[in-house]
Amino acid sequence: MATGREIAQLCGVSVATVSRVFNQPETVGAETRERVLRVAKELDYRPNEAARALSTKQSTMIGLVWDTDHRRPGWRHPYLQDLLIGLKSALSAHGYHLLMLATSGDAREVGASLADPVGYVNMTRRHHLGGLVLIDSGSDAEAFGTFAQSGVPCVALDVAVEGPRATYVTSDNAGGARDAVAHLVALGHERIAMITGPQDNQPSQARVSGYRMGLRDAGIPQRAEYVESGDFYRASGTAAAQRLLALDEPPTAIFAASDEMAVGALLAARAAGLKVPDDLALIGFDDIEIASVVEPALTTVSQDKPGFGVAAAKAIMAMITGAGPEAPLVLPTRLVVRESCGGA
Amino acid sequence: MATGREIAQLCGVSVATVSRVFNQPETVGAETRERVLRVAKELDYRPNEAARALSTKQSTMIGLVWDTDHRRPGWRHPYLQDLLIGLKSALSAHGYHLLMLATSGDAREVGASLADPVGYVNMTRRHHLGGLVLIDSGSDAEAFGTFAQSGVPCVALDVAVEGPRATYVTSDNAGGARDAVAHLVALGHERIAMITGPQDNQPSQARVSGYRMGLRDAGIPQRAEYVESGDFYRASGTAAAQRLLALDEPPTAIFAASDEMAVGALLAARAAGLKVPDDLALIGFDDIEIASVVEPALTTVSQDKPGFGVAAAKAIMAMITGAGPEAPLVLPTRLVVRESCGGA
DNA sequence: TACCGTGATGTAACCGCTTACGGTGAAACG
DNA sequence: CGTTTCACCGTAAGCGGTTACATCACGGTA
Repeated sequence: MATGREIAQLCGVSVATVSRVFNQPETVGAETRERVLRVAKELDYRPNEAARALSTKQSTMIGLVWDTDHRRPGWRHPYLQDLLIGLKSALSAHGYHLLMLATSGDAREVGASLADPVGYVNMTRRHHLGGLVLIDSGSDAEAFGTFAQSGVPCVALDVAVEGPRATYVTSDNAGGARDAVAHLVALGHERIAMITGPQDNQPSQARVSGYRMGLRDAGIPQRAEYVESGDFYRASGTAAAQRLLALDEPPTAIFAASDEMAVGALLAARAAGLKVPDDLALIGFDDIEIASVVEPALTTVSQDKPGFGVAAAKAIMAMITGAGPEAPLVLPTRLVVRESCGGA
Repeated sequence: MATGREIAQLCGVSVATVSRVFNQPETVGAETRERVLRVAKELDYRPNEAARALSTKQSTMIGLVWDTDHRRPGWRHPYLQDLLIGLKSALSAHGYHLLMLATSGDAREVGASLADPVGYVNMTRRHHLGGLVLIDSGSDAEAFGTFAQSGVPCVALDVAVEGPRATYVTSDNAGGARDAVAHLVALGHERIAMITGPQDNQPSQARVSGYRMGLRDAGIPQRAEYVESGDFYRASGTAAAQRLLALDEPPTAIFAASDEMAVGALLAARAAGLKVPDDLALIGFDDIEIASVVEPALTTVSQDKPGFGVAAAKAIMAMITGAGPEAPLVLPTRLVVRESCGGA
């Protein structure tokens, strides 16, 4: 590995000049600049990031905090891949890398999931990270609060946080849910039930309130027995649907807070001998891959998956370059009409 | 941020001693060691990783090379999330982090996918990465070769590479395919067709040879017209299945090299008015989530998804700690029998 | 001609940690 | 009692950059 010093010697200049060529080119004479650049290329020079970080007290990395929630072992983020794609590409444009933080070595105790937010914050300092991106793994609101308050720039996904240099990005969950209900209403439904996600999950809460708004918009009275709670998993969707279908006056349409649960509900309906969408309309949320494969294909509320990553990257970069915390970003959702509600 | 120097002063020792307390504890007197440790804790001391890396010429990060293939824009890795979970946890156990490398800033030209393997290698040197993990994004065999030859420790996933310090991990694709065929044979099928993945994709190639082995095992003659090629996408599965079903003597069973294509084939069968599994048996590969949701649920060859990550981490760590390249790792597969082949 | 501002470059301190090497004192040895 | 051994610890030289400050040459100005 060629070092700046070597280049300096070959060019007959000082290391300071070499450094300036790369960081403040305009302060260097055109001729020497070219010379340095040429030699650097010949030697395939690459600045040592560790040295640079040590000196400048900042790196070109931002940390990714993503733990699988030990309380929901089987849980998978519905669109992690797309999110990462967006995040990575947006970050790359600024020359930044994504560091997937390991929980501090000694935190591999039982249920270490986000057990030690402080550990991550320390990692941030140790590595001079520019900031943190927090991926929601179900219900980490409390833990995320610690991050947000720590003072390091951070942006959370799908969890509302606030702090001196923190913000978050989320979908317009309420709006999406409202649209879903409106769609159902437009198709003539009045007995519309909902299967919620975990109580402490913010997107789920927003979807519930969107559901209520939708009913209110249509002047449909709300019924407590039409709101069943699930946990985003498929099985809970099945169970909730069974309870709903067993009501004296069962709903004619069900809006599930996740596609997984909608699929679960679909199974329940099928088991109950009901035809979807004829006997029961079904609508989900997320637009995961499965949604387009089940029979009938699921009408659902689609989120801008790579958009999450891109928005997060932008927010982080903005904070790094000095700006204060941005206002929370709310991504638009889009209703994808397929077959599970009929009315094509 | 407290520094080693501060601790040294407070303890009345030299910085060297402080450093030794953390790196070679046994060379420090018990009493001073305790003292240093105590003060370090009080000050919430965290060693500066940049300084450490600069000095030792090695970091505790390993790079992740994962590009979305521009030739297959919609392509998604079938189980990236599980893979990352395994990778991250296994790496964490060694105190290592995963750095998702951005393509070198200027490589965001059109089709920058893995366009510049050298760029990644340079990143490796700039950051003193311990090694690289290469995730196959469809067919990067050539590019991966460059990495493997570069001398940095690297382990590829699902792509065979060889180099001074390179190895790879993959599933027993041939074995899994063979099992799938055997399963079909056991159910009485003789006219067994296959839908392959891309020609240049190694796992696909192995699955094809496994398919052939399976037929040979059963003494069933191979028919060229029974091998249709796809690209792992669903649509190609549909198309291939249509061609197969249009044959004078159509197959009674189809083995697809991916679940996506199997689902595609399922759609084709459905469109053709064929009942699965009664009129046509279907079997896939990967065991992605969709497999268990389609109707009928897909019998498929399951891979040890987190196992990939764990194996990769182990291989990397082994190479970092001096050992030469490990022998390629082949993970066992498991046939998951569901409904698409009947014979429950 | 003396003076000054300015652009280009060099000097050197510093970032925080690791480690080869050397020094010290006490215990062990002859 | 002199000498060796060894455990323990300090000294100081890096690692490879960045950057405040000093220097110097030069053209413009009074």
